[in-house]
Amino acid sequence: MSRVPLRDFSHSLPMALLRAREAVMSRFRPMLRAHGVTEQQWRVLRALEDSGEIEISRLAERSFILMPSLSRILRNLEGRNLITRRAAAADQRRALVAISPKGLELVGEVAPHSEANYAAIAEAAGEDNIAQLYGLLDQVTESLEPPSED
Amino acid sequence: MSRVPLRDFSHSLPMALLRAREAVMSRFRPMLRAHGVTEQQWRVLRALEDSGEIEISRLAERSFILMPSLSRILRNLEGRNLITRRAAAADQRRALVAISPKGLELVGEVAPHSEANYAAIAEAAGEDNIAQLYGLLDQVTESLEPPSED
DNA sequence: GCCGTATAATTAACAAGTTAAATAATTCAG
DNA sequence: CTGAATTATTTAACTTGTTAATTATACGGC
Repeated sequence: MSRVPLRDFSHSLPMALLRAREAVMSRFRPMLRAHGVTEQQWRVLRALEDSGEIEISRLAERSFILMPSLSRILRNLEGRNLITRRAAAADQRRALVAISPKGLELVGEVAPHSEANYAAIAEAAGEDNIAQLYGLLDQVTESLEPPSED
Repeated sequence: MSRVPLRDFSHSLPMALLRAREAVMSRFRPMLRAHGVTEQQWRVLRALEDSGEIEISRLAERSFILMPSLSRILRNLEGRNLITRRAAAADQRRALVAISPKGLELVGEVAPHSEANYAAIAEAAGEDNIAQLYGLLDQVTESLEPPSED
């Protein structure tokens, strides 16, 4: 009588999300790799281009990368002169990072390919399916996130 | 003239999928951790319970873990006697793994918590939203996966 | 000004993701 | 039957994810 020992393995939500993400990212990674950046490094550069100079903590929120990972990524990007960093004048604990001219150049090279990929994905999956998926993802994500403190 | 330099950073599909997955998994990880298994180790044990003795390659497909990662995970699980492994009689290259009694015991302990979490998630997000999300994810994933060879 | 506490960022330690290379067993052409 | 090509798995090397601990600076009360 309605045993359901464990949710059928192939139908767990985390797995479905993982598979979908992988289906999308597998179309991006080779291209990013060809330009010498990882998925996460690309996320950071894009976020920096978007935000301008920004505190590392805020960058972590925006790029959805945890601080320890971000710390390593920034070390790497700084070493390649793709970003710059300085301490905030008012508070020496805070670090401000920004994308460098060289970083902007890289983004400029990669962006067209990225856009082309997005377009191909949108066509393959259907614009409205994608739009609907965004909406549903946002809704579910929001309903699961702990009630924000403020 | 319709600049659209790059898709608004906060609205990329990979990010939305990542955020949603994180929203779900953050409700599981502490519980799994308390029982001494990682998310991926749990996936493997669940898959093994589901499949019975199985070839490693097939397990990789089912659990959606790449072979190099799976190789390490199985070494760990075997070291803890949560699984058993043997070479296939017909083909010595192939390895067969199965969940052990101790592994089954662990699954038995964790499963109720896992189910409770799923129930809580389904309630928080809405059963039909979840169902709709599944459908959409499957659809989009399928449409993006490279046309299967056969 | 000094001390305890809070905050920003990094480091540490281990597990896993990703790509390429290496190992080992099997298959198949000749 | 032998050796080249194939297949299954592991190892290597590097990057990132995850949790906890550490470092360095700032703040608040006294």
